[in-house]
Amino acid sequence: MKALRISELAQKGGVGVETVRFYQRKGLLGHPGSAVSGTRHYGSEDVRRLRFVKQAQAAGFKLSEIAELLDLNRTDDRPRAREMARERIGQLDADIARLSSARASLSKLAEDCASGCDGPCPILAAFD
Amino acid sequence: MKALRISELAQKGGVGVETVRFYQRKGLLGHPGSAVSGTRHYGSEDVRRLRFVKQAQAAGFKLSEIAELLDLNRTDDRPRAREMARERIGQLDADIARLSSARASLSKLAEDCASGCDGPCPILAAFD
DNA sequence: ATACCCTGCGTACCACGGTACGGAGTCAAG
DNA sequence: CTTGACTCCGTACCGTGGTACGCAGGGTAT
Repeated sequence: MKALRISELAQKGGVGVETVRFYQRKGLLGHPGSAVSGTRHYGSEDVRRLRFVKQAQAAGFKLSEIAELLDLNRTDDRPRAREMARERIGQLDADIARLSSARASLSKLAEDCASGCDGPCPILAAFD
Repeated sequence: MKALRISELAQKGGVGVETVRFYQRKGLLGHPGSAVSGTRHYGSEDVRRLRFVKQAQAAGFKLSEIAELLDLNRTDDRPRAREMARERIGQLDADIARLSSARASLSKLAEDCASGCDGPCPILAAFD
């Protein structure tokens, strides 16, 4: 396990040095035991953890949920993992529905505004 | 134009008193001219403005953008309103695509996890 | 050895949309 | 006249995901 410095770990994870430290503060990455010298070492385990965080983040989990997922990863609690996935999917569906609705109404307003040239602007009138 | 107190205005707009004051600070609602007494009065114009904010917010605009929309409402600048609507639709499309992608991958993982009962949990393994 | 970079650490700050609190003034009812 | 509800105003704080900065020490190249 070759020793990495924080900047190398950050680079391998595609994040900044400050972000690694931020994750450490949030308990997502765990502070490595203090080495005798000021500089601490990170290994492939830390790189895996960091990539796990980025992957889970891409799936829409927030950092506090990712902390729980990391814990499940230790205990291999599949039922809980499925439950969290279901919850997250439900939230994603709700978010998508909300945005789609906003998009549809806004799209219609923009269309009306472009076609009709009389009266007040439909976009502004819709909110008024 | 019957005079309203801040709590009545807030109630008509479906927000809290603190939120009205927050919008005033953000320039979305404009402080009414100081009355002689400490208590200030609000009218139907303020109610319209507050409702405009909530409507525009539902369409996915952020407060800073709504401030601009309110300004367009004064000047009736339709081209700019259409431009903002287009920009907002583009952003909504990007957001919807991102969430849909997250939903699809997570949905597949949950399915795999429910069907296959051997090996490590696919949900957790996907991030690992 | 001296300059320069990187390290850990703590703290403050950013956007975003609010929420909460404390002090002082005002107003109407009892 | 006192009580209680309401108002104004400023300021600080919440969660979310970071970013930035300054300090003191250690590592490395010239």
